[in-house]
Amino acid sequence: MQVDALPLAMPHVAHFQRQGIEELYPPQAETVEAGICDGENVMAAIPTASGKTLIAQLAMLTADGPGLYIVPLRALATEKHATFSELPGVDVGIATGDYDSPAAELADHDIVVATSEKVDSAIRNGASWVDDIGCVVVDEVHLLGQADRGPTLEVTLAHLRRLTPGVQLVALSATVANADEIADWLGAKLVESDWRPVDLRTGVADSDAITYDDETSDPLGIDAAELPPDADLDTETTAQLVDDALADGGQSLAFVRSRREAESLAERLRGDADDTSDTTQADREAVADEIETLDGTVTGQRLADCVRDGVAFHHAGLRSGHRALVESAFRKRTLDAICATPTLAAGVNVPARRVVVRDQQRYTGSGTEWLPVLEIHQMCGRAGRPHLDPYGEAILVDTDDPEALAERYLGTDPEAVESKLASEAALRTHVLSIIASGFAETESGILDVLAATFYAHQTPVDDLAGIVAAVIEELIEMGLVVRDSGDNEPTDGNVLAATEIGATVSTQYITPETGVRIVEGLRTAGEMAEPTALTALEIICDTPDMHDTYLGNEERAAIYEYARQHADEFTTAMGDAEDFERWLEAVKTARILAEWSEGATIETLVERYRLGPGDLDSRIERADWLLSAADAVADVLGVSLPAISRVRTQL
DNA sequence: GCCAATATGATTTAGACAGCATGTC
DNA sequence: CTAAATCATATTGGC
Repeated sequence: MQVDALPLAMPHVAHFQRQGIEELYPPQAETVEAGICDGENVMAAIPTASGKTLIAQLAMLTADGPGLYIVPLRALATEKHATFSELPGVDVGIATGDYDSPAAELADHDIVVATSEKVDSAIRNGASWVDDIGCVVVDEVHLLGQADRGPTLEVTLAHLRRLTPGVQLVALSATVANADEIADWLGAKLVESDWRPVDLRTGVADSDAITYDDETSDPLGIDAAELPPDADLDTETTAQLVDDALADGGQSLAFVRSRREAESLAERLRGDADDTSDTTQADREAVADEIETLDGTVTGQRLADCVRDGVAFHHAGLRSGHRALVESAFRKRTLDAICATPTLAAGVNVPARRVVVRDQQRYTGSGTEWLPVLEIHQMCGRAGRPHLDPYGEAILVDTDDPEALAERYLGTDPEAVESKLASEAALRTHVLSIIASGFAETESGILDVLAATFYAHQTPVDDLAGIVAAVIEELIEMGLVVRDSGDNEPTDGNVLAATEIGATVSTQYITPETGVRIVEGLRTAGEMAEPTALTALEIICDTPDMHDTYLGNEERAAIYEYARQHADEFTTAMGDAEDFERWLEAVKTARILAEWSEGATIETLVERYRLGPGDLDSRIERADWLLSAADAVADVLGVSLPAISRVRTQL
């Protein structure tokens, strides 16, 4: 199927042709046959890099009304915003927590790219633009199965379909076992395909050889006797695989389990660096300089040093600026290899000739577990750059038992996507928001709303009745919801309403537990002689919405002492903390933020408290959000805590 | 008795979404 | 309750 045969405006056809797109890829053509240009709901479950973006564009450009493109990550929102903005005559907006384009009202744009939480939030707050949407594209729908964020996505989609009955839905997914079930839920035609624009060879390797799926093999020739005695065989094999690809003119991505190992593998690969052309070396120097300009942290310095030798590491402890520099340098072929934690597999588009997965297990809080097949496949899917590489290669390393590894991950179907909505934590949040935004006011009304979710499609929605009833009782007890009859009879005729606090919790997008913690904290603070910045920070750091900060054993004593010294500034007495260890972690986070607000530099804090620069950034960002939520709650309570706004301006 | 090799024990472990306000020159 | 790799310190062993 030719691009110029599509029902697109001439400038758009010309735009795609300029990009070298004349003929659609087979899966793309299938979505057209499924009616993607005619307003039909379509779900495409196809590999990474097989042209999902064009499918989305076809839908949004031909839809009757503005398009909404939902992504799971802010970095992806930025990336898609840039891509769509290249379309001639198309005005693209972006709506994420950290950035709203001016007038992020959908009505003012042809396309808005937003994160799922941002869309959920807009719906809760009654944004009017929702009614005008002509087409919703959901990227990475398989994330429906994530325990933490999946429920938000399915509830949001359920709301969207209810509020805008005729919208066209387009779902883009990785290959999963039950794509048909998701498509069915969305009333979409399913296009499923393994087709890729670049061939992908997959295989496993031990120190002797790579064994590909097609039963061919390539020798590696690592002589264990020649290695230094402390060398790790898996690591050496990985290094060899990267070096071989490089000798063949291809870039590599290497996936390992932890941040520390990503960094040490990068250091290891630096040693193999060979000479490059002067222009490439100049580019590397330029990128390294930029990295150093961003901050003077040890992590940044180490990264810059690696980049000078043509390798980089990549993980969530890096600041987003550093990550973006690494990604773009790799895309420009300035770098030979990136050693990464699994962040990179699900993030922005960073394809490479060869992908090496050294580690396939991950610590989960209760021992190590095998990574899901889906995740390994996403890493492998990064192999092969269309038009640049003749083929892609994905190699899993295990020097002990490569056959078992091949059996587990290669030629194996990914797991099915299962709804995680039936958890109390997820339902507390969403039941409250349904009540607060007036979508339902009785238990059965709530169940009606939830009947449109993926959970209800997989399981009779009545199965939720018990949990929903329990959750309503909890919300009442928490003071976020009331029954208007006043008697607390849980009969169905009773009308439910959010309290003023409950409504604030919902619009501020904090979890009910966080809301309650803030209310308690503010009440206690109100009785204190002199609440300080630390008081405000302790409140918001001791909530589930602030992420914990690892508290090492050695630090523990110091933080304990700090907590004792500042006991009169805290809203929790040391003996009263329900979970003392967690509370101490919260104190550590609060202390870091307090020092930050007093002018400590990122360089100092990162070394003093042993956290990544990116971790500090994310905590500051969260603190800003939670303090503003606390401000709003304080307003409702009628208490004033000037310390809140004071710290906020200093973050 | 000194230093190094080795054993034992302690420490550490992926990632990252969300608010928002009102008038102003 | 279920792990595994790395790092720090203690212990042993060779000379």
